[in-house]
Amino acid sequence: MSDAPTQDLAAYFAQGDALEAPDGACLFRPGDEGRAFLIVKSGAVRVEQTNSAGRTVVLYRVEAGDSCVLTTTCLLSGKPYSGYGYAEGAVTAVAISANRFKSLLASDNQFQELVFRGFAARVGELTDVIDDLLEHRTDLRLARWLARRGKGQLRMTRQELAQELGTAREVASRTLKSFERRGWISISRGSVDILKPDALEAYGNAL
Amino acid sequence: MSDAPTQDLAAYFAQGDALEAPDGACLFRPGDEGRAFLIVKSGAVRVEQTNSAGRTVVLYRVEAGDSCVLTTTCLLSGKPYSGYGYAEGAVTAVAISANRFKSLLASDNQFQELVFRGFAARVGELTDVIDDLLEHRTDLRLARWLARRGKGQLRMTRQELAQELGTAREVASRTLKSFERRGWISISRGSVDILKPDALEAYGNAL
DNA sequence: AAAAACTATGTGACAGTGTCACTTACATAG
DNA sequence: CTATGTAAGTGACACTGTCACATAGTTTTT
Repeated sequence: MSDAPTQDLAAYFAQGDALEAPDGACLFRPGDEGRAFLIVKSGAVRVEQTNSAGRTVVLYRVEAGDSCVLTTTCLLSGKPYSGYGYAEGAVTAVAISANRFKSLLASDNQFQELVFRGFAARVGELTDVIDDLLEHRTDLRLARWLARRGKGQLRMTRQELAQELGTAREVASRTLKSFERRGWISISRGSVDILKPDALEAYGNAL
Repeated sequence: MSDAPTQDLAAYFAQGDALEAPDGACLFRPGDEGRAFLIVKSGAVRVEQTNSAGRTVVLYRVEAGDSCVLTTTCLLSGKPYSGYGYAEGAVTAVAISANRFKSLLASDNQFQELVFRGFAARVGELTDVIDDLLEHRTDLRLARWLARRGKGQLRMTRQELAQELGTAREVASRTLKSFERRGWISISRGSVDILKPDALEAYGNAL
């Protein structure tokens, strides 16, 4: 994925309009039309899906150099977005209009490759989310999620953590508490300190 | 989707090798390498995902004229398949080798469009599955699923029905029973007869 | 045709999730 | 220092997913 030389991207940055968004800004929401193809230059975009009942799950993050499948899907199918996109950190991106997108896609093989690679990577992440949602043991899912972050402090609320996994705040709360009792993490208002990622990893993958 | 003239496809049928599979055959399984791009000519391919615990959900079906994202993703990323593909009905398909796929993609805009359209459609289906899995009320999900089929008899076991939704056989069993008590369906070994799709629809979308 | 061997279903118990309706703690703007 | 809003904890409870079997249709074998 990251073997895409960032220099190559520079050529496309010139093809579109610069776009900036502050931390936390909403870049798109369900119902919006996909108007432009987005390539992220800095910061990240957190893409979430919320179902009719209001339950939310994080699908993936679009980091610098990546593009967003949902956006591409919307451009290609003409359907509106089905999820939300929020800026994480100050985001700078390049927006390439639908028309230019289509002509680049038809003429530039390298651009095509860029788009496809992004597509393939995201589809993989979507199937990972499905895999994870099929597992109903939230404690195992949370343990694995925390283990993946590795040792260190996470500044996020229980609510945000719950949304990463597509579960409820109360459940995240209870589960974190049980992990703290075991000494694997230390929690306080608005933050979780991961102390023993290995223990969490082992717990998350236990039979 | 179906506005893709099937005549256009005929041109690509000549580019690859014919492939046939009987009803129920397994076309690919997790770990297999994506060796060729597949376009389905007749029959359908049911694509499923099974997580480590063995719980399975149907991701989507690839019908005549469609291609499979998982396959495309594998070809493009070089990673093995993450799901299963089974023939539903006698399947005939055309397999286009990875090399020819890449050269067609680079040279033929219409082929590109075909691939992209397939991609966009499947991604939409994947996000639908995620949407559905976020809803934990299995009775509502099952009601909606049945309502979508419309009136008529379905020849499938509880186990198969459960896998469509990514739930357990016992749960599907119980829930079907409760629908039968309400007179919405009639069940027997290996089949479900949908009597009142409207009632199921209403129940499935109730607050 | 009767027995054996499958395959599909039904059941009751139980742990664990998700939801509700509040309560309790922090944090910060006046 | 109080008010006001945001974050987190709680106990009760319905519902799912799982287990361990009990049953009941189907096919194969003798």
